[in-house]
Amino acid sequence: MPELPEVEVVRAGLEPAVTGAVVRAVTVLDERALTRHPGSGPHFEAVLTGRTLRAAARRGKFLWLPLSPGEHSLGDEALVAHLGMSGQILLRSPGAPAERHERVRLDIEHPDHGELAVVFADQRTFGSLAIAAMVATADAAPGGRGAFEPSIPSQVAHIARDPLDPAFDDRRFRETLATRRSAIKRVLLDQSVISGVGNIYADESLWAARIHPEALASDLPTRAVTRLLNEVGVVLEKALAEGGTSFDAQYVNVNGQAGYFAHSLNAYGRTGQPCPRCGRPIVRVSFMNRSSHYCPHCQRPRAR
DNA sequence: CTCATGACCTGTGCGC
DNA sequence: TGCGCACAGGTCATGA
Repeated sequence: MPELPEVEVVRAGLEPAVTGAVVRAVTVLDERALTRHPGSGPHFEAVLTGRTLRAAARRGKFLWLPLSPGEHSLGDEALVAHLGMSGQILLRSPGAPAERHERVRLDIEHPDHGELAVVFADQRTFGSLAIAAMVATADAAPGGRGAFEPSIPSQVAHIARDPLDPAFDDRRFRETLATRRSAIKRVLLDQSVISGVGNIYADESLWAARIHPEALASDLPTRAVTRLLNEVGVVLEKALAEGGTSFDAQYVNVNGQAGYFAHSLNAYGRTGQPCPRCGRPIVRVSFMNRSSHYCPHCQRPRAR
């Protein structure tokens, strides 16, 4: 479940279940789930076993669980997770049968809730788990939602803060846009500029702000940028409140349940259907090896 | 540095 | 019924 709202649903579901829990056992069923881990499957299992999970944090689409110190760790470390295109993190009963695309399982024990299985399942294997060192944040603010310390996993350090983060720097975002001579949608998808926005919410935010996805970022008037940043926040918050977007059973919370935001989409996936604002058909075009959906009437190339 | 493209995977649905 | 193709929520490496 890939974009910010879906990942936040997972983080929030994980938080009460894993905070304070001890990792009793780790099983790596498919090492492709560890492509970002600097070590083998057995190494991952050995390093993680016995550690206590201290929180559930997120920045953009990256999740991490800060870890208690390990035997050989030099500084703070975290278990980092990215769901890629099709990853899921599920909470199951101990000994629950393997999920169809299960890649890694943690057996944990929580002081209040007892034993639980944390299952990482991922059809397309673009997602991954890893153990990474924590490094200081550049702005000394907490690393992200659910993080209490001003640190971030090294693998996530290059990711910008997301628009739901109180420490998101609006001014810097505006300044960056002004220098980018490339399509605004490409910039919205650049996780080093603004994180958490993927293909669905980029299309939805641009539709709401009435900006053409291929309008040049540097050409956008100040008021268009203001509108866009506001709409990104509104769209992400609304999607989060509705449990995220689920087109199929792939995108679910930690209990396997789907979100409802698919019913609230105005542009994404609505090719040929009437624009909810003007009634003319939404079009789909190929862009960056994926799809853009927009209303050619409401979203003109030269934004106002 | 910025920008654009393709690689990495599995699965589903469509037209022929 | 079967086959090939297009497409799917993301990130990263590698060129120009």
